[in-house]
Amino acid sequence: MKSATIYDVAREAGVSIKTVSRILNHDMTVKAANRERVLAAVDRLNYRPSLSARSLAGSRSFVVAAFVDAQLTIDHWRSGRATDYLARVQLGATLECRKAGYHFLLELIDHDRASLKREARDVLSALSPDGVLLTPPSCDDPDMLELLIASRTPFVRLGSESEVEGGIQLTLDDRGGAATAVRHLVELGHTRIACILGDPRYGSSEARLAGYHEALAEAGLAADESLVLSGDFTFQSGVTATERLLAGARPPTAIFASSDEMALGSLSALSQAGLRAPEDVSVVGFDDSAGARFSRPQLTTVRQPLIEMASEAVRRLIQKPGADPVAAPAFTSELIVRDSTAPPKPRARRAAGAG
Amino acid sequence: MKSATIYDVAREAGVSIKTVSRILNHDMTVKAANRERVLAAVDRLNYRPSLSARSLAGSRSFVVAAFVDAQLTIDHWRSGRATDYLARVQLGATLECRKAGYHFLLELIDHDRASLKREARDVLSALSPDGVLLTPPSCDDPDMLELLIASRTPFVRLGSESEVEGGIQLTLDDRGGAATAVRHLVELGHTRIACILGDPRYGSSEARLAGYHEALAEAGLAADESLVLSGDFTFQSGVTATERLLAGARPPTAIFASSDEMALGSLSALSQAGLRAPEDVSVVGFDDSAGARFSRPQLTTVRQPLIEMASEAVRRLIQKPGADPVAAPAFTSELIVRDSTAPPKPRARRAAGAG
DNA sequence: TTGAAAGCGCTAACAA
DNA sequence: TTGTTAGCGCTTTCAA
Repeated sequence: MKSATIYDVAREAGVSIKTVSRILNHDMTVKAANRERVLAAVDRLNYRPSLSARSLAGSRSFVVAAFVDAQLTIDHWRSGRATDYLARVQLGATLECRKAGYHFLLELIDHDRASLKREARDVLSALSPDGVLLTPPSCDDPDMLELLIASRTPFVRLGSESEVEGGIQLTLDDRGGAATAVRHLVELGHTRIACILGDPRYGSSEARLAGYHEALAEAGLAADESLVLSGDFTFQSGVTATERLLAGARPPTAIFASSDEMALGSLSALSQAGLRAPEDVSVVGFDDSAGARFSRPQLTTVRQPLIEMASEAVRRLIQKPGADPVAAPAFTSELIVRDSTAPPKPRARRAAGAG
Repeated sequence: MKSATIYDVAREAGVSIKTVSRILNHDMTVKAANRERVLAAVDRLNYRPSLSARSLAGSRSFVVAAFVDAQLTIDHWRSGRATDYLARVQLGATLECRKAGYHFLLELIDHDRASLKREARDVLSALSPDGVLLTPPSCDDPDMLELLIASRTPFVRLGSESEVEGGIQLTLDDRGGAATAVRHLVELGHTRIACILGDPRYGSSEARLAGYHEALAEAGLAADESLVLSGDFTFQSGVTATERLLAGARPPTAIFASSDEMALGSLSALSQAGLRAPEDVSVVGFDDSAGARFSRPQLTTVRQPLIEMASEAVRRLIQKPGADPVAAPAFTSELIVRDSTAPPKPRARRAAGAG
């Protein structure tokens, strides 16, 4: 049972293939009567145009690809670390593609300097996707951007606000989200608030630090650089930074971690040290990953509207060049208050004897 | 900068396009000297054959698709419930495809009777994938199987051991895994072991129940049907079943839940009732989802080698028809012992005062 | 071992 | 408003 072709439909409807093609492409210059008959024939034959044929003959491939860091993605998938960043991007992108008759493809690209360009180029020329979705850290890779621009492939960068020519930018509100998180701690009454930084290779790390400083400044709190520690988004780096913090002369009463994983690390280090969250130290994360809902205490964290942003990204990518460019809706981060934050104790004592 | 075509390469290498084509397709009947020159030209021009052209002209599309239940997948992705079943399948399939120059596509198919056939057929005729990967519950859907067989698309069913003509079957060891889990409880000394069933629409539910009975029989323990409760894989159903169990005349000292989510529900209901796991009641789950590692206590559970099975599935799908069919490697489930299981208390008392 | 020519199923000018 | 005719970049007979 071979699939029907456009010729079969044309014959069945008694029109030329061009008329069928017009209807498939929503060309409005077709008589209603013919449209009906073609649509009926399409239905009767279960006809669907072949993607490869359309792609080969025409200027669109009906494919949108996301280029993601291979090593990172493999690690995440394999470790089951409950970070659902990618799942949410996939969801938004897939649904939007489906709506428009497009297909969404997740392409793993090795991000070492030797491979990236080759692999990205391979995908580009093999698939000629109509658009590419870039997430951190790919979205800041100069090689990647150069390649995309050279091949004239539309792309959307889903990332922090670094300026880059070419491509569409959908800005994750990292700075704002971090500021909201820290503001929350300030409002609870904390004055000694630490910050654990993310991987410096990600633009978001810097942006989140900026948000931290912004909220502190707003509250008139002096920035204490001994409370700002480096990290790399991983659980272990959260543990290490927190241990360092606790060993200091005047430990903080609250910690803002630039990722949920690090926040979970903080929680673990705290508990290891005999301290309780939020009674002794409040902790805020960032991402609202699944892990944040499974931890004890459940993590107060910042959620970015990734699903919606990925939808919007795809929408931009596949809109007809003629369409009027709608302004990007404002995507704002949302603070999810759970159980890991509370007012500081009247006089912060460091003790194991809580409870 | 348009991509090079096969003509460009042929010209650059001073041969016909057919020779280039032969080399791309690993046809061995090409003189070494020509091969070298063509390969060099390919390199110089960064040539990659167009997928659409190959697919249109030839008999392969270089695409493998997985057909998954749309509603289920969307729910999982959106809820961030930390079930990484799909991520692991995706990982195995994607990596294997990448190795072979194929592309892996996740297709969401609505599984209500009205849509399934239409949507699946649409994907099939639009993409003509070289193979389709089926997971539960799609892998047992007669409409789906009929369609795949009619369209002569090779497919692999990644599921329980129900017999179906056509297609390749890669069996998840649900029965064996469940038996191992229950055996573990038996070895710890439990004799009153409850079982919470999965969604009856899934073949795996029945298989896991069979494993439960098998282990009980082995140990010479009488099956007490009041200890077997229905469920549907969800957290809430785990809660409900456990409450029912605790309200019974002689509650169990151990619970085998057919999914981690239900096991997590059990844990929650137990704690709600003032009981502790594993001191008062042991709990075993199934799946080794991310949530199992984040719960407190961490869940003892059964892990299926999904990544490896998905790899193997793709390997089968894309192997040349001529290739000798290698026997399926034996995929066995693995018991991951964590903190939610322990020997029963000498004399099981039901009390809230533990601690 | 290689090449020439036909055609896969569509879209895109250009006519009518 | 519709149809005709070329290709798109490959694979596939069939010859050479």
